[in-house]
Amino acid sequence: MPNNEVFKALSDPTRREILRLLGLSEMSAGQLAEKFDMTKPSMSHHFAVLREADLITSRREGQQIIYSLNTTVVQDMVAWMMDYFRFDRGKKNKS
Amino acid sequence: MPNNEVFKALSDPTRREILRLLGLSEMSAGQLAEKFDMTKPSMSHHFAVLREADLITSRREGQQIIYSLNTTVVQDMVAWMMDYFRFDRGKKNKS
DNA sequence: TCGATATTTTGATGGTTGGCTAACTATCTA
DNA sequence: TAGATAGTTAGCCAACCATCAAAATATCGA
Repeated sequence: MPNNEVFKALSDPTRREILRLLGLSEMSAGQLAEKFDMTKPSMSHHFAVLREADLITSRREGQQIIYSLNTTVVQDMVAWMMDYFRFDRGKKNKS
Repeated sequence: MPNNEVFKALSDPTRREILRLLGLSEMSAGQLAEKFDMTKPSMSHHFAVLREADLITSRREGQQIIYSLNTTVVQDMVAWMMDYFRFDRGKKNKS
């Protein structure tokens, strides 16, 4: 079950957009920051929230930090939601 | 596209549990409130947030207010999320 | 109409969040 | 080693959020 931090992380539109962009391709912190009308420290804060929720991963590449979407966690979250709210997408015993 | 209120509504564990319970069966405000260690006014506030996000609907039945899950909205939200985060729905099995 | 029951609204309070600037850390290049 | 570049951390503040108690609203039954 996804922890509360995942939902908290998703509750901000900036962070959802970051995730969407990372779904297209991984990107450096700077490249991401360019796409938003927000200071780099503010963006960095959002990255931290997403990292804390394990929704993204990061690695250093020289001077840059490259962020990637943790597709497994997002996918599990969506799948879990479907169960939680009892969507019979195939039917599958929950009990 | 789900508006921000839907995600905000989902970001609280109490509200997610309310939605889950309403996925099992509709319930009165009082019945729902009994299931949580929280005052009725607090619960009422959560109902309002969920109603505002259109995640639940309500109707009066005598002295009681009956709440129901708006399955369409929740379902749309999950479907939209899968698109947004680029999940290939071709592969259905997660476990 | 009165009193009980069910629920919401109001108003206060303490905690959380999202944004900023300034300062700091890490890496590269010369 | 110094200077430039890429990001993060620290400190602050206004706005928002979850909760409660008290008061208000709505309905029912006598």
